[in-house]
Amino acid sequence: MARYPRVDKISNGKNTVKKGAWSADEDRKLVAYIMRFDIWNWTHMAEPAGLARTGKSCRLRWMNYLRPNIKHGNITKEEEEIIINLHRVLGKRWATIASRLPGRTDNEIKNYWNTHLKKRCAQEKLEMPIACDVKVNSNPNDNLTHQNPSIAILHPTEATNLGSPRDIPVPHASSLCPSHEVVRDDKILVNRWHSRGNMMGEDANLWEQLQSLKDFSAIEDLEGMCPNSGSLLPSSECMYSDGVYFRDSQDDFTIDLWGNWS
DNA sequence: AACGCAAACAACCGCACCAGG
DNA sequence: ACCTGGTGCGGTTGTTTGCGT
Repeated sequence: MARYPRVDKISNGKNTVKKGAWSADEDRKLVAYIMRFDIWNWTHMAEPAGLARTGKSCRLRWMNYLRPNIKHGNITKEEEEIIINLHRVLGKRWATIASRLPGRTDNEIKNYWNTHLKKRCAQEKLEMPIACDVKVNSNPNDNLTHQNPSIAILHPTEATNLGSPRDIPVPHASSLCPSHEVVRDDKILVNRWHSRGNMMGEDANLWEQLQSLKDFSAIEDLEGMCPNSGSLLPSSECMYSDGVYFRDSQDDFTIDLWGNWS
């Protein structure tokens, strides 16, 4: 869908900086410059490249549209599933999700999520019970940034609207998105994995998808999500080898893939 | 045919991180 | 330890397109 070539020009004090849609001529100039001189400094490249653009604008255009091997449109069913699965684990870390999908950009995945998947998952989520909560602790004393939240685990018995772990409803596995979602915003919700004994049919499908998450190296990403008081946990303490390991400021918790807490 | 609305998506903006001085 | 510039990321905006009325 072509964007109307709005041509806003603002002055940065010295030069006029163009904003809005990129023309084919500008694209050619940027590509030609990078092919010849490579990317050496986005801020200072624009002018010698003959572009009245900010470095950020040039970078964005290159990263999202001009660099080689970019795929546009036609997100496949497989890619869609990967996006949903990774979003469940990683939240809105679009760049990390994009890194698992060759040829796709963070911007494209973000747009696709917002226009196609968000509503669908929200709808499915409404239909599914949530088993337990895992919160991202925003303790100001932790000196954490939003990218390095500490993780506080609520034991199933403490989770909202829940009784004993035995009372936790086994989520229906027909849709993984709502029933096993991990949302990284202000809080993370992790549903209890199905017990191994129940793993049949759709549950088995769930298990396969969990395995696929492992295949996509969710391990490294989870490591990055599990700092403790500002410092990252050693990788061995935040692995995804046979479960999800978290630590909060008081205690360590493990949720293994069979749903056991320890 | 004209209009209004929602979807789609390219691009901008603000903020955080990081490295170097 | 602090400052500064460059870069990357996620949120948001603005415009076109498509569809229904």
